[in-house]
Amino acid sequence: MTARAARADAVDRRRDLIAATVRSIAEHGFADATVERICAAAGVSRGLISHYFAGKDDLLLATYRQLTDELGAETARVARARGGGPVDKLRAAIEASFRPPVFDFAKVSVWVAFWSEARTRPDLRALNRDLYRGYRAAIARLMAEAARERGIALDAHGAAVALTALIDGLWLEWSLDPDAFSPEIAETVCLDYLDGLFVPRAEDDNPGQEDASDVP
Amino acid sequence: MTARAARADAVDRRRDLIAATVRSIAEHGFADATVERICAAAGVSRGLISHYFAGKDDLLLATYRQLTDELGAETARVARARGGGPVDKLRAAIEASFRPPVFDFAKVSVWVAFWSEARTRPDLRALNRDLYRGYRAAIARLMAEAARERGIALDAHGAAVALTALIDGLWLEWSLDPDAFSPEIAETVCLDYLDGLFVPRAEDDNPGQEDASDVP
DNA sequence: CGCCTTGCTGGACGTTCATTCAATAGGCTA
DNA sequence: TAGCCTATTGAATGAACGTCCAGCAAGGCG
Repeated sequence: MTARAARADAVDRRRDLIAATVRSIAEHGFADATVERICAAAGVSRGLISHYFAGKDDLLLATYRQLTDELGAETARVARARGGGPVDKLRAAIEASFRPPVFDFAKVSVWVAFWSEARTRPDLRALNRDLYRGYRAAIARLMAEAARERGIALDAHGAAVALTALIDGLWLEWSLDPDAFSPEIAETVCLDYLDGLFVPRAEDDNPGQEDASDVP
Repeated sequence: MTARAARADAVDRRRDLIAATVRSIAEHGFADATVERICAAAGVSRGLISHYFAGKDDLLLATYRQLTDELGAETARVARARGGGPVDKLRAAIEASFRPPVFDFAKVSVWVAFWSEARTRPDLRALNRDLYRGYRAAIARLMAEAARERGIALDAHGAAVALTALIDGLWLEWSLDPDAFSPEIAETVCLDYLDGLFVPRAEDDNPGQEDASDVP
């Protein structure tokens, strides 16, 4: 009946299975991304998963790890390529969050699915916590540096929390209703928030926030 | 062995089962919130679910509907009680989002779980879409009104998208790592964002955004 | 050319889950 | 108090899933 899948290199096959996992979760949801469906999407049979992963959980963990690695690498790459000051780097990070290859409907959908799953699965939870603490710390460092440059009082930690949450919230809501707003609006909204932090105010120089350490 | 559950009124028993569903999802996650666990948390036996709901899916839908109803009713109540201008109402909505009874660890966790589930379940998806479109439209109306009062140019739709996403993103990240930031910081960050929209700028009165209709 | 390592297959197995339904018991009415 | 109504129970049922493993075939090496 079905053609037997051609032999493949171990690293290629792993990548195929991870990509198939992303597609399956995005299309059918986390619970209905069964081993059967994932392997069918990868064009191989059910049993092959045991040859490349310890089990389904291991495949899911590897999938999440690839997403986090890709996000981290891409934002670091873009920020480094941009050069310029801290605000330029922050703008680059925002733009990377709403453009390919990071911003992709299937990938964003999988992020949402993993967020939900990470609430109760300890391994995903730990992975997610480390990722976000590092991400927020990096953002906060840039925020503090930018505020120092411009002589503006700013709660760098709070601003980092807000920017991260804003990006994630936009990902979340866009994945649930892509017609509600465009990726361009999402990006603009984040850039405007960033600008608003560093534009001097007319009446008051100190908007009631204090400087804080940038690492929790 | 186990004591037989006392007879209860239909509306009470339904409420108990919904509350038990919230607790079970918050503690064990969506996938592991089985009928067995939910009914045990409610203090009744497995079979009883069929007497009050068409099935597990119906119970889950009812649970989500109660969350949305409670959120809508509470924000409307608080905004009405506050009185004042549109900015005061917006501040009230923000405060309600990070204080009891809406802001509760179990409830926020269930929101996250349902977001993920709503991506692929049509009934939840439609419910969620309607809720958010209405919520964003209401926020956008208040934003537009506030901007008109103060003679400030503002993309009301974009600001509503941003505020909604900011709140949801903070809920999401707080549920995944409650130690990363406090609810007070979350609330402050949202209020600061709101203030930033309406504080006149020093250099430029028009930050490059256009007025837009408040309903998509 | 033929063996042999290894990627690959899919039926079988055990587990878990939602649902069903006949039996049971609590409480209200007559 | 007797009897009926119905909320409640829990064993039975069947479906779906992840994992296992014995066998198959493709490509490389001798």
